[in-house]
Amino acid sequence: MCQYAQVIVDVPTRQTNQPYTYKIPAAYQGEIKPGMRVIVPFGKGGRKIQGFVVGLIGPEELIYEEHLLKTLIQPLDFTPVLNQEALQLADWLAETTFAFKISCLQVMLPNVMRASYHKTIRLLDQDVPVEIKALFQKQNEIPYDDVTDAKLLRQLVKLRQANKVEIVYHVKDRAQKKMVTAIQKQVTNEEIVSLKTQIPKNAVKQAQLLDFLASVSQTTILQSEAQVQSGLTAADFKTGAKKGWLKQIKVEKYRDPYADTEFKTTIPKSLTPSQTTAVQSVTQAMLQQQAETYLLQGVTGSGKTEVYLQIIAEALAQKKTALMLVPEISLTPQMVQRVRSRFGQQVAVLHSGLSDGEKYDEWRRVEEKQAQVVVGARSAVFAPLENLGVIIMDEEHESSYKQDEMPRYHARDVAIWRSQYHGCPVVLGSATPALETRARAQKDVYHWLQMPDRINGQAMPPVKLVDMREALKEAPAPDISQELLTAIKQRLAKKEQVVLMLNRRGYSSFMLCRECGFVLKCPNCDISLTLHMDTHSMKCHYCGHEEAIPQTCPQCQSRKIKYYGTGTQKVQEELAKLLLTARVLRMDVDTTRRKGAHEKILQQFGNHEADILLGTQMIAKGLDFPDVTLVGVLNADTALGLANYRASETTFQLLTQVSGRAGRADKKGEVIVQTYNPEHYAIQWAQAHDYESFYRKEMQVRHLLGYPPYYFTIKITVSGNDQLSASKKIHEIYRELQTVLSKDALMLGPTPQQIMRINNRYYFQLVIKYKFEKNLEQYLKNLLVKSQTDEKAGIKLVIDRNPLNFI
DNA sequence: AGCACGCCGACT
DNA sequence: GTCGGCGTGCTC
Repeated sequence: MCQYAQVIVDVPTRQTNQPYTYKIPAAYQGEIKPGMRVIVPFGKGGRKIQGFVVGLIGPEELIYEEHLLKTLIQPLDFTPVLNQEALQLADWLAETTFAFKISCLQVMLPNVMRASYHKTIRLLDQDVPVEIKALFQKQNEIPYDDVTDAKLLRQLVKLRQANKVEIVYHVKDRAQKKMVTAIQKQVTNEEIVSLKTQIPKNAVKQAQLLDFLASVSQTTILQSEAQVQSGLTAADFKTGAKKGWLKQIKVEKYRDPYADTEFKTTIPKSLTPSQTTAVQSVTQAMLQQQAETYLLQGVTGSGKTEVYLQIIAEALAQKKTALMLVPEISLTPQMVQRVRSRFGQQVAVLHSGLSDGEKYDEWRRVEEKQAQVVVGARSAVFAPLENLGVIIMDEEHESSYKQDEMPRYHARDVAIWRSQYHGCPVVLGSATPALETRARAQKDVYHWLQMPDRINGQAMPPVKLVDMREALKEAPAPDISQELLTAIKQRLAKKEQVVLMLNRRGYSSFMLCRECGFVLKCPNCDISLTLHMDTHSMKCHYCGHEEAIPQTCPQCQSRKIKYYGTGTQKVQEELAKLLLTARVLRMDVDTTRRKGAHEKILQQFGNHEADILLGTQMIAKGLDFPDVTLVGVLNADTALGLANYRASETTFQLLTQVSGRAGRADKKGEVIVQTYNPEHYAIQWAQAHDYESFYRKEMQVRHLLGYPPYYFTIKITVSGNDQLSASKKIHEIYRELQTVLSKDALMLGPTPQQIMRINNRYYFQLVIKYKFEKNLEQYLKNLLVKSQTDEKAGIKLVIDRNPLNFI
């Protein structure tokens, strides 16, 4: 029967969110299946683009006249790259996150499977002007991008109409499997004996080769390995192939990012009673194929990782697969090693540090069922595991689980969707669960598993608050109180290590004129420039603008323009002055930009090559250094000042997490927190290590102010090249929403964003708070498709469901 | 992106 | 009355 393909196409600009129907060439009838990538012609120019087949229909289902349909050009895959689950998940993602279907399909695949497009110009007739001939030189086809001259481009357009040149579109699949040579023995050992008598006496290499072949028992061996083992060269094997002794074949090679790392195997540790309960509850659900969600709330050091590992082991024992999600930042070699050393080669690791090729290889190892366990960051939630036994999400409160570009999904929601598809449990682990997660556990939507005690029975380290309003008066340096300095000196004397954290979010050093109050700002964004001592320049963190450090104030010419505020570089200088001999390692976005720099710094610190590790938020996560006995937080509360409804929650989580870094082994730890808001409840309850009290207090606040989890929220952001058009658009949406929404819904705004201008774009936002709105979804879906027409006028619209921050 | 359609101003 | 300017809309 003749079939037609329903294809979601990857149109670079306009997205329709609706499939297009294509004829399937006779040669491919029956070959094309849903989930395959295909190349299709699109638009008047006959340009080729990539698309995904999402369904097949018969002639009776055509709603479009047959002769109007185009024919797809070719499939890009032999077998579907997206299975039925992925296709359904993509539909759900598009619906719930207000995203284009194509972006949902693409997000599930490694980057290299997104085709690259390029155009070439082909010369069809030699009768063209000299300058065009010069352009082509001797070739008759050149890349389109080589033509930059506008005059030549106009000429080419004319020539094209005269059929003297044509534009050829290319779709290139960037997914390249790496192939290597392997050899297969073609002769038996008996034959080798007789062959050896037949070869010339001086053919030493051939004799060696025959001896080697006699010694191998495997049917297939990599030639590179054979060369090492036999001491022969590639040429010798080629001779062998010519003589028919062996066959050379090409086999797929996976680029193993952990090839040189050795892993010691570890055995499961014995569990505490609360760990045992957790493991048993989850494995029971796994056995009965129940799609239940568990909140595993365990304090730092309560042994959550061991629980994860034993649950994964149980999944494997039940011949199922397991998916473990961790925040990107804690996907350190330490973490990977812990999983790898338990499950070895069955583990595939997916994170941003891998090259595109490596990611593709790991993805294929999963797809081809060579790996049963996947450990990875956010996007790994789409790993093509079949027969899932469990999904684990460590540090489930982390904001990096939410993608901040389309599709704006939260990995937690995807994990729960997949668990329902597979009938398997989800484990959400955290010491400081997101408020909505903890609230769902309260309402029995999730099962609540608690691990309140540390494994080694140690108490949480004492946390001391230093009121900087007072302490600043006699502080030895602007960012370091006397109390903290004394504590640091004590540790250094005992050869113990110190971790200092600078909470830098939304706060850094900028240039301020003490004479006239002038602040040096970015010319493109409404934000002050940040001082970078390493490059001796002023940089904008939003658009990358860079300029020289001013010597005099541009406004009043005073020389009293100085930096103000706190940065890790500045603190490092202060430390150097106060502690002449201390070795300080700095870790922030600037020192970790290079690939592998992050790991290197941690390794150096672990090897005691430094006494103090000074860094931003990134040092708070999942690090485990036994000799760290003091953790100092230099400024606990800058995040509280930000106008964001989750400020208290993130501050509490950060402080609790960083406190857990002190005294993990047998040595007693201490935490010192410098703050200007010592009486704030987030800081008070963090000091007391009391999540429950914080949770109750914060829930009250959210209830009072009508924030999540009491309300659903959707944030609409409009940005434009000029302030007026963006403002007009958001007000237009606001007026429309007034007619769409019921009386129970609330709207915040429209307001200009915190930083109204970024990279010369103006941002406005509008937040909708609601409990149930039957018309809202449909309105927003239409708005999304309609909004594309405004993009030509430079107006961009973003719809974000459950945004992680808004004013 | 690229091409057609369509509605206003300067021209044969 | 016609040519062509490019604003607008659509692509199976």
